[in-house]
Amino acid sequence: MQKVRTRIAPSPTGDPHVGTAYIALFNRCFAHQHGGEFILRIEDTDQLRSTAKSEKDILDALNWLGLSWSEGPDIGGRCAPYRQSQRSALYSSEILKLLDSGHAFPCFCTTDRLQELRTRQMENKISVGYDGHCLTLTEEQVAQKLSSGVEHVIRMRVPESGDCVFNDMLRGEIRINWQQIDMQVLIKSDGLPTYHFANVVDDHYMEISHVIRGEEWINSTPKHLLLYQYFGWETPIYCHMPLLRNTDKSKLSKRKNPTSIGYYRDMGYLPQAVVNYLGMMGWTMPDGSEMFSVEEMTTNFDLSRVSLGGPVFDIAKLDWLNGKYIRETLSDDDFLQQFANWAFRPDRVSGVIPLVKNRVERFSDVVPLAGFFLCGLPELNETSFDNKKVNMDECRKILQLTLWQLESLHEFNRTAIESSCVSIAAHLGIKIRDFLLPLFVAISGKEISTSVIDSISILGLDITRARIRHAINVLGGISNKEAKELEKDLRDFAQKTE
RNA sequence: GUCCCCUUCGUCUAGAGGCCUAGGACACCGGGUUUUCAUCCCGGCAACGGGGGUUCGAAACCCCCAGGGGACGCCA
Repeated sequence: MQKVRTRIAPSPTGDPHVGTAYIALFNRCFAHQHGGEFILRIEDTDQLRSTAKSEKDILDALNWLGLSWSEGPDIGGRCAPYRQSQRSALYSSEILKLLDSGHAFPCFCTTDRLQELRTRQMENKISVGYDGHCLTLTEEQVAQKLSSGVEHVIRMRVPESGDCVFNDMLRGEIRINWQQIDMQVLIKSDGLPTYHFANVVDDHYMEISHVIRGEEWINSTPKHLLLYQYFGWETPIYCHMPLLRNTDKSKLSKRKNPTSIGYYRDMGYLPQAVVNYLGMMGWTMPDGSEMFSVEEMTTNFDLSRVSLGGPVFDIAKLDWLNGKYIRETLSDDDFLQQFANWAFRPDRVSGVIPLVKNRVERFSDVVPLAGFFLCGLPELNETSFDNKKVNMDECRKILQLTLWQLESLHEFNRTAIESSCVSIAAHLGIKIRDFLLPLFVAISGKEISTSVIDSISILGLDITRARIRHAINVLGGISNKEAKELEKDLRDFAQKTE
């Protein structure tokens, strides 16, 4: 049997997600258990959304959890580079092979035409996909369009009938009719590959033997297998893991749950506990023990023992486990040191001190004033929000709109936060001072504290989101109907400010 | 709408035809320890989605139904 090589291939387009860590954990355990290698590849072919910061955050988060890799963009390796944006020459040469063999073809259709096509297909209740329009062009027409530089993409051909049958390590045989498979775009008009193309090319050249990924990929597996077949490459073995879920069973999302690994770090969870908890999602130790390290999990790992029901990510059980780790695995010295490292992170403290120094007369004033920087969720009840200036409905509205606005910021800093608040306040016709009242309470638990804008920028989006959401819940929550109205409001507002 | 995947206590799960009167853990409820609280200990509540088969025997195997989820982008 060939050497086992697995990978995690995150896209640096947002916060480091617990789902990424979850899949990384299982890939790593499987590879190491078989004496193989686990590698990290960055899939940054989406130029618009990929950022260097997100990449760094993802690497930091995986390292924090102890999910180290043996090859990756930060440490190199024999299949370097490990960042897709640095591999475009490879994709360009590989696509020529498919173009030459006729397995791929240029497509000149506009986004508008495709959108209209999709709408029509939905209305006619038939399966949605490209209609092959550009396959009807003659060679001359294609050559003419190409030479005159008409913007185009490259799509793959797909069999018109029959089934694609493949084997999933956990689910057995899966059969999907080719008619369900779209003529996937392989190269975008910006010349960069799509996920499907880059992923297959890289997995091949990086000698990935087992593709362990989320269930959401099952339906696109036929596209990937077809590419392997077109290239004449050996296919990896596929394993589709269940998806982590919200309490309502939908796919885990940040709207409903804290999904950023940074949140768990900032809330003071131990990385061992978080990764242990992820290991309990869909998997158990053979002896049923619930407290185990990545090493113990690796030793006892058996991918076929993964259960397929989508596990609900239940923070109550994580809390219990984390408490157990603190009580049972940390000496007093460990506790002191780790708590101090957590509480006095240099990047954070340097922001807090200037806010606090001018407002205290004794050191003993510091904790009452700024203790909220170290708290999880402040203790709140409805009366916390009582004041003469803004009523409870307005409070909820302010909090929700601010949260959405903060989530849409490209850079999470003081200036950006301030201008968000100022503009929403103006939009609502509320004086900025009154507007900030509910935010003060949501963030600090009090009406009087250090500047709320600075506090938000220091606490970061993960903790801010949790606190604002907590405050909204205390105020009775927001119904779907209200949320829709507010979203509309936000859109109108966004248009006005553009 | 089309296709795909899934289904054991509220939640995470054990379960590979008889060890199942379905086990463990979290949560919850009760009791004990503790000057309080927490920890810790003891106890309790609570599930095989429904219907058909196969079999001497089904939570487990097969079929149908229902429910849940996912995919259907020049995102990944």
